[in-house]
Amino acid sequence: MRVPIASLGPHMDGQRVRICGRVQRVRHKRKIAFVVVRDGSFDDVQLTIKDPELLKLAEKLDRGYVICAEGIVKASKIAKKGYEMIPEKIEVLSKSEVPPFDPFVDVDHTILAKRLDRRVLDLRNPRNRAILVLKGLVTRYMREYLYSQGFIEVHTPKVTITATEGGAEVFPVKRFDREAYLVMSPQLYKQMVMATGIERFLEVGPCRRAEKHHTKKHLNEYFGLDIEMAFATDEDAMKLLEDSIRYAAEKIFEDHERVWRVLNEKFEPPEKFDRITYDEAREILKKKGFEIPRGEDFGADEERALWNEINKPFFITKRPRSARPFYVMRLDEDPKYTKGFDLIYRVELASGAQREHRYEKLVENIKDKGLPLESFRYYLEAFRYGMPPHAGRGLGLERLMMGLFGIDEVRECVLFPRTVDRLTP
RNA sequence: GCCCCGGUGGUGUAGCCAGGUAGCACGCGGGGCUGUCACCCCCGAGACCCGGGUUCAAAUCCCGGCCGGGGCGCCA
Repeated sequence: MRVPIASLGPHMDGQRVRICGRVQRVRHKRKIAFVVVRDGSFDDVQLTIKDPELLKLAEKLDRGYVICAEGIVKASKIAKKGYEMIPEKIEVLSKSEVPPFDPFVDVDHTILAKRLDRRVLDLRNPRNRAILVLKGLVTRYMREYLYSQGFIEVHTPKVTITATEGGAEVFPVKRFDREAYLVMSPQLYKQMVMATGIERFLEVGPCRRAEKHHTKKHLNEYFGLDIEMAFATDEDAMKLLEDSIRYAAEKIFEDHERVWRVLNEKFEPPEKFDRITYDEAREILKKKGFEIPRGEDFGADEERALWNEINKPFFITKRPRSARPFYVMRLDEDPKYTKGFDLIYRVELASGAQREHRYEKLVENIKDKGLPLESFRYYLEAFRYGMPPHAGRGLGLERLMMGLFGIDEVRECVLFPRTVDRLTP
């Protein structure tokens, strides 16, 4: 039976095993050959071949070949890892052409665009694959935490007729004979769910934005981990966000060391998040030479400056009205400010709010923003028959990866990224 | 949407400013090698994005196109 390569070790000296994986490197001499095989367990093993028959076969092996090998594990002082495998049988399951670059050697000095053109090869590099594996694990543990808090999972539609929520542009699509749009976020549907009697739910799904960004932190298609909960405030949403992220980080830290070490040896779960208000953030920035007029949002330089100053994840609360969408609740005592917040963790990776659940105020807000009431008709109707107060947040999974593991390129956090000019692979 | 920068074998680059034989490393093909581990050694093939202009001569200077990279705005 096949065993993971990561399970091998000197302690298995003398045992017979079968491994399957991909040839990472072949080194042969006339009478001895070394074949390094790697599998999905984030480890490799050296097959040492002296048998004349296998030697003949080994000469035909090349990088990329998919093989299985059966043989004896042998503790060895000469082998770098302290053990190696002496195969008795090697089967070739699939051959490989010469790849355009070697994912084990060239990836570090091949520009990202070329790596993304051959993404499957690129992902053979353990570090690059580890990002995706960890992204899956982060998603799993975030869900796990939310489930433990009584959340269920729902799925909102990804095509709609609402051209904008304000903010980003959307992609038009042809829907039979009608014009429709890919949804930029589940926001409107999330709030409508709050009128159904479902009180706490999450959704993991794609968000599409038609913005021609050229930055290290923007995608035209990203995955959002959204939640919405009834009878809750912005404070509740922030606490849940912090608790779920820290839970996921701690689980990964404890249970998946082999994977995170491949990506970032210095990975540590974050300490407790800070909280500052928008106005406090402006004060900090002022001391660092950035004058931000009240009501204006922070730019990239300001965000970086705040991160460098605080140097751990922090919420910015009480965002000004002008920089928030219509569905965010204003403070009754000072309508210039809202119950909206952002989470900064190296980059801005989540934003949320207590929402406006009062029909009249919501209508007023939409008008204030200059948006067409008509295209929100279906949304607004949900607020006319009893809507509990509610709060929620959207979180960019790719950006969470950037924050947690110190990745500075968002495209590395997606299987097949969709950016301005990239529709393939 | 605005602003910068770039395009040399399969990959990464040198050469460009100051025009004159396109160099290097890895990879690839052939050969050698009993302990390698980005193995090593010998031999070989392989490239100036496209079009126009200037010039005795263009990878190099100029113009246009195409393609790519980066920063900002906005956001997650």
